[in-house]
Amino acid sequence: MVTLKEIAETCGVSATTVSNVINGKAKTSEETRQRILEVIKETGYKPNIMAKGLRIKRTQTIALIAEDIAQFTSPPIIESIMETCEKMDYRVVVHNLRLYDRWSDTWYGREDEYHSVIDPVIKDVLSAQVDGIIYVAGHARIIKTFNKNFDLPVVMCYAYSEAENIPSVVIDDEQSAYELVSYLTKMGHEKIGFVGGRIDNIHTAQRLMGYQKAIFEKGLLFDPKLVYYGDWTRDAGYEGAKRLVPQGVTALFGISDHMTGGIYDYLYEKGISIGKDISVVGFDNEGLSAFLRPQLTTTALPLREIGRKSAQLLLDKLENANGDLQKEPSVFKIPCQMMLRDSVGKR
Amino acid sequence: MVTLKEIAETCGVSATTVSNVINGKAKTSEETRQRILEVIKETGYKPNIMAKGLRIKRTQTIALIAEDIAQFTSPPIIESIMETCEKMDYRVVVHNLRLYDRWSDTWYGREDEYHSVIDPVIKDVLSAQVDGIIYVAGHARIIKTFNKNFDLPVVMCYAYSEAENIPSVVIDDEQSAYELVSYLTKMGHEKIGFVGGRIDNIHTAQRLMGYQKAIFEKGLLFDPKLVYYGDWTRDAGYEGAKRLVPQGVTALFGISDHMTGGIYDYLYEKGISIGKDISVVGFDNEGLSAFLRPQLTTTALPLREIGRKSAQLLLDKLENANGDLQKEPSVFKIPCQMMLRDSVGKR
DNA sequence: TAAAATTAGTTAAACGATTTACCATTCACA
DNA sequence: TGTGAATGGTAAATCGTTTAACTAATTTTA
Repeated sequence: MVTLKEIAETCGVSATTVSNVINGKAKTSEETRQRILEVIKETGYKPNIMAKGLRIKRTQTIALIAEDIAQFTSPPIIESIMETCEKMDYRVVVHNLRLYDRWSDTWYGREDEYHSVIDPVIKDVLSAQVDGIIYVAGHARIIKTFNKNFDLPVVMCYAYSEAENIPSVVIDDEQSAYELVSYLTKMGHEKIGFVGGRIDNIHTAQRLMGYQKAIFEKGLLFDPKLVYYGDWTRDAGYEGAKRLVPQGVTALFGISDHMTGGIYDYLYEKGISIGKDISVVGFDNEGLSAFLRPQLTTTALPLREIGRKSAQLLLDKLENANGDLQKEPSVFKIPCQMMLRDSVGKR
Repeated sequence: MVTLKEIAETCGVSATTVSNVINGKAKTSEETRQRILEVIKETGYKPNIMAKGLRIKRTQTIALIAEDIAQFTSPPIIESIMETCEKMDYRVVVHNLRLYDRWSDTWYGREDEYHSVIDPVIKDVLSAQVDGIIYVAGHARIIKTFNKNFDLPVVMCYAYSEAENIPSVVIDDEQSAYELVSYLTKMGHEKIGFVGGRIDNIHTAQRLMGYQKAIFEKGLLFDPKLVYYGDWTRDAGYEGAKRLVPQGVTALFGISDHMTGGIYDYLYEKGISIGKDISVVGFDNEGLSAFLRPQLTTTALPLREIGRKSAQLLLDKLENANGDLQKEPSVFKIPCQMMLRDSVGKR
């Protein structure tokens, strides 16, 4: 491994000058600058991150704490965070909480037990000497843990933070649901069922807001009887369809593709033609939803964008430690992308 | 952050002594040892990994290169690797290749393009100054990339290596298939269909060996017509059942739960009772297979064990650099765990 | 009892970067 | 022509550990 000193020697300059060229700190004549740059390229020199870290008291490492890396939302988020960080020469160490069971939408343990899981992890992360933390949640909700007394920069990804100094990056649930339901009303649907998650779930609440906004905008009345609250499972989707279809809806909005699979199950069972007799839209554009026939009109979660934005926020904070970033909004809502396919027909 | 020097000062000894106590290098009187240990505990002192790394020329970091972290096999493997490494105070940086599409069992690009993806990643990994590499494949097969000219310790996880100096940790396909099929023959089945992946796939080949071994051991004849080669998809499972069931098999061995889902689809369609008319076994114990009814008898991939073993091999190599580990076998086969459920009946 | 060996430490030099303080030149301007 | 500023550098200290080389005191051995 070639060192800074060696670069300096072959260039006939001091180590300081080489360091200055690399970091653009002080003025250097263009001639020596080019010479040094060339030798660096030739030798493939990379600064020793340990030496650099020791001196500047930063590790160039960020911790990524994920509630469950196995969840379908996590890999794209994690990937894009890693890509963004690597581009800026930061490394990412991942910690997996394994807190969440995606098959049943349940948390291992209660809220107080949640802290007994996460606190040691945070202690570990801190003692591991990282420059910042990105917390990747399994679902949007409010996370309270990080307003404790420590001063590392934190970014919440796919979740809201209670603390004002912690920015969060989330999807724009309301706007996305609004677009989806507006599309249905534009296609002539006036009685649209809403198959949601639990009533206290933030996604459910915000998507319902978007649903209502689209309904009102069309001059229709909001009928609470057309809203079903389930638990994100496929069975709940089935149950939702079973409740709402007999009420004469002409379209159903399943707020996750997974639940919408259950809606499909019910409609198949009853011999109701999807996209013809009843229109269906989903949410997530989950990989599995590719298996549904007719192909599901849904909206794609901007997972990679969420990851990238989160990483950028954190890196910005770390690089320019100047305080004028405080004025930025602390919640960033990233829009989803509607995917028009075959499950919606004209009324 | 408290430093070693400060610990030394409050204990009235030199920094060397404290360092020796921490690393157990030289003899220290029990009295001072205890005093130092106590102060360390009180202050919550942790060595600065940058300073340590700079001095001992190791980063206490290993790189984990995964072909696809979104694949169902990856998260448990990655988790257990991280847990094992963190216990030994190593950090793990993950690199995702996104090379493999799990829905279609296809690789992005051809073999030569594979190298164009992985070579820059390896260059990156190396320049990032890690102590070792664990390569986590998406499927067992022979990986040729790592016998190039670099001297970092490497462990292959869930894949075989061509190079002798690179140990690999894989599942024991043959033994596991043997156990599964032996169970079927013990239940009285004599005409057992084999629904496999592609003929050149290592998993398929080895599981077929286990199948044959169980058949021979029972004194039965191996009938090549009872073997179907597909491509790991659910559709291929369906197709396999469609081909083999008319030949009068009384049991089917689907070599992945995903494919076995297709077998279920066919049997449902034909009104054949699973576990009564025809017995079925799968392979993987994939999460999704929990949805199958009747519940599928299958064998669980020892993913966490694979991960742990891989990490341990690498850490052993890093910690005791003495050469007598060379004599160990270079391929470690981890047994699977059979899960007896309801899809197999007596003949 | 003198020499050798053991015990329990110490001092100072690394490791490879960054940064502070300093030093020649050269240039501009009055 | 002398002064001040700008230009293009350098030397040495520093970050927090580990480690090689050394030492003083005590114990063992012949």
